[in-house]
Amino acid sequence: MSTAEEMAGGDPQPWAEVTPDAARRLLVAAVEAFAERGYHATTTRDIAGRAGMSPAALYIHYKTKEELLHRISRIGHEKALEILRTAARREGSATERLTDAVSSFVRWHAGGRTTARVVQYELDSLGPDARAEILALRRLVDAEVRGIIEEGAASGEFDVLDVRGTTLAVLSLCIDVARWFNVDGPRTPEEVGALYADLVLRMVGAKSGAAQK
Amino acid sequence: MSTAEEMAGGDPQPWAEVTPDAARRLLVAAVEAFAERGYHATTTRDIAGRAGMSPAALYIHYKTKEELLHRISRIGHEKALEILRTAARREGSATERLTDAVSSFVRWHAGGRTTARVVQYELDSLGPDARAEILALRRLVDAEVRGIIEEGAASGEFDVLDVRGTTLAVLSLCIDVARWFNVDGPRTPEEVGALYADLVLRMVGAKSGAAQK
DNA sequence: GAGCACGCTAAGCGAGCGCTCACCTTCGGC
DNA sequence: GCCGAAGGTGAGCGCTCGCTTAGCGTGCTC
Repeated sequence: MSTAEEMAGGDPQPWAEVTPDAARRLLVAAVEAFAERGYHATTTRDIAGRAGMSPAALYIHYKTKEELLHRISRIGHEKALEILRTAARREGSATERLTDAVSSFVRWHAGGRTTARVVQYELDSLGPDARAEILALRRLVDAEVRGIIEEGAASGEFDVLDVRGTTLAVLSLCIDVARWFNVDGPRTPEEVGALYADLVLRMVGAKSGAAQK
Repeated sequence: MSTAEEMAGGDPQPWAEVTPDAARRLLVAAVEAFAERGYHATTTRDIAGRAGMSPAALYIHYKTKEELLHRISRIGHEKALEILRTAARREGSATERLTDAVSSFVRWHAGGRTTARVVQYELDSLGPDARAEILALRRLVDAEVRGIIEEGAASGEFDVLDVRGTTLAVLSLCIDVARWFNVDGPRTPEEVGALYADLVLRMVGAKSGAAQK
C-alpha cells in the first residue's frame, strides 16, 4: 500500500472493500509479507507485527492464516478479471481490444507486483476447496482473452494457428511479469505494458504494422 | 527421475554428477518434494522419507536443507545454460538458432517440469551468497539469448525495436512454462516447444513466414 | 580376525510455529 | 453511571521444525 505501488498504476484506494479498518491493515500486511517471503515462510507474528498488533488480534478477524491468503487471492483475481473484461467489452477492433487488455493487465502485474505475486504464485498454498474456487476465476480470465483472439482470427484481423495455445502463451507472458518486474529497475509499468502489447500483436499476426510504431 | 520425466525429453541419466548414490537419492527426493510443496513447506523428514532414510541421514551428505536447494539450483542452471549454448553456437541462421534455442529450452522446462519449477521459482529461498551465485548464471543465460537476437537484428533477419526487452520477454515466456505445464495435459513438451518457437519468431519479426508452416 | 572408518539410525534438543484463552479496555445506549 | 458488545492484549499450549548426538552394523585393511 506504499506510495510506489499507487504511483505505478496500482489502485489508488486498494482493498477498500475490506472492512473494518483493522482487518484491512492485517490483510495489507499479509500481502506484503507473502510477496516478500512466500506464504509458508511468513509467520502470523510477522503479519500482526507489520499491522502494529499482537499475534492474537489476527484471529479476531480471520479464522486462519489460510483464510487471509484466500481472501487476498479472490479479491486479486476478481480485480484482474475486471481489468480484462473492461478491455474485452469496449468498442473497437480486436487489435485495439487486445492492445488494451495486454497493456492494462501488464500494468497491473508490474505496478501492483506485490499483490500480483501473491495472487499468481501462492495458489498451491490454498486448500482444495479454496483452490478450486480460484481456478474457476482463472478459467474466466482465460476465456476473456481467448474471446478477443478468436474474434480477431475469425474476422481475418489476426493470423493464429492455435488459438488455445496462443491464449495460454499471452496470459503466461503477462503473468510472469509479476515474477521479474523490479520497481527500482529501468522500466516503468507503462513501458512494459506498451512493449508487451506490441509483442502480443506480433504473436497473433495482427495485420497493422506494430513493428514500426 | 520417474518415467514421465525421462520420456518427455528429460535427461535419461539425471543428476548423474551427484555422488555417492545415497546423496543422489536424497537430492532427487528433495527435487520432487520442493516442486510439489515448495521449499519452505517441505520438511527434512519428508525428504529423507522419500529417499527411504532416517531424517538424520540427510545431514551426512548435506550440511543444511538450504545446501540441497543450492546444489539443485546450480546444477539445474548449468544444464539450462548448456542447452542454450548448444543452440546458440551451432551452425545456421539466427532464425534457425533461435528456433532451436526456444524449442529445446521449452522442452526442458516442460519435460523436466519438476526440476525446472524448483530451479526457476525457489530462487528467493536461497541465502544472499547462494542467490548471488545463481543470479550470475542467469545473466549468462540472458546473454546467450540476447546474442542470437542481436545478431538477427543486425543482419536484418529480425525486426526488433527493443532487444533487451524482447530478450526478457522471450525468456520469461519459456520459463513460465514450468509454472503451468501439466504432464497429464493435452500437449506434449515437443508440441509446446514447436508452438513457442513459432510465437517467438513472430515476436522478433523474423522474415520467414512461420505463420503458415 | 582385530581395528577402524564409514553410513546410518533412534532419540531427542531448543526454538519457533499456528492458534487459544482469560482477561482488559473503550464506548454507545439508556 | 452502569452494562454489554466489540476489539484488543499477554501468556502460553501442543506440536513440529531443522538439526545434533551417541551408538550400532558392515565391510575393507593389513
